[in-house]
Amino acid sequence: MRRVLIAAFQGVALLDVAGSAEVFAAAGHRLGRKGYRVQFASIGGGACTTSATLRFETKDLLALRPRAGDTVVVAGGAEDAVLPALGDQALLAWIRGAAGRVERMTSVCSGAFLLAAAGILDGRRATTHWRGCERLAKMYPRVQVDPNAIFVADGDVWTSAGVATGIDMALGIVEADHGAAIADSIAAELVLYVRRPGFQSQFSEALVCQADHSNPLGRAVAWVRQNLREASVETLAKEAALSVRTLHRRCREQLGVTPATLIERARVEHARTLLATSAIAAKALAEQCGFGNPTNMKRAFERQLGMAPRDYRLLHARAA
DNA sequence: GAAGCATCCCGCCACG
DNA sequence: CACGTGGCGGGATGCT
Repeated sequence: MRRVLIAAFQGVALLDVAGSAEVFAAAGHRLGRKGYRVQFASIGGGACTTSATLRFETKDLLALRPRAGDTVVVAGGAEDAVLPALGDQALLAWIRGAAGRVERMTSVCSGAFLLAAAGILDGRRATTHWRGCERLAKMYPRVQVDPNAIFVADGDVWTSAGVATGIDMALGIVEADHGAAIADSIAAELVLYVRRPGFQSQFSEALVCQADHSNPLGRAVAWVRQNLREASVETLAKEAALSVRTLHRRCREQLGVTPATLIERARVEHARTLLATSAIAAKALAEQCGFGNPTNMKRAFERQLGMAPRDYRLLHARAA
């Protein structure tokens, strides 16, 4: 039986801990002896109070010897909770020591900062909450931050984006250990809407955040969403009052995508909403989302979601 | 599916 | 000299 050690601290985000724990626990029930045993731990042990005020018991992390078959999940939380944890040398030392021994090290949300501080993300691809990606990249330049992924697996180190994506990552781990069929059945057991692959983007969240009107790029993003038909790299540059070259740079820095991708994602984003909530025909829908024609829309969907608009609608349309 | 055309991307470099 | 900017070129990608 594999062991899952969930490392927490005071003020940890409840869902960071609960989401992955629930998946591994469900897999444990399903698989029996070959499954997982979940243990919660923190420095010093005892009661841990979460962001949502729920308290839970933890073992003393320092008393737990990391072993070959273990998966360590380092949870995250809001800044005021993570900062003290970042300064906790005992915690960082434990993480560092565990990294060489266990089967895999993982983080949820801002837990990635703890992995990075312990040095185990150096030279690896990783992700964290969209709000923290830029900061993670600045604080730890040796980490290759992917601001778009929901979760990233680089060798035996897995990192996941936001709170709820810990669930997606845990399902990905179960899949790696036991196959897709088991992972799918657990997703069904937990009544998850869809099981999302790691490469699916946290882009819409980033878009919403960047629509901050004090930021020139934010205004441009807002403009794209209002003018899907006219949007192109050139018109966007004009709108943002930037040269094409600089627009390109700003987009990469602040959103992690190129301008053309930004526009395409905004189009797919809007199309998804329409597909799921309306019966508008493909031709008209493609037109009003700025794809021009259904063929281009299909191509964009295949690129971003790995499925055709038609399939997306079948999967997501609700009987109103 | 192929071919020609348009757009985009990004290293490079001159400029302020 | 360091730094941000933006034009250029041509290879890559996407569209018709």
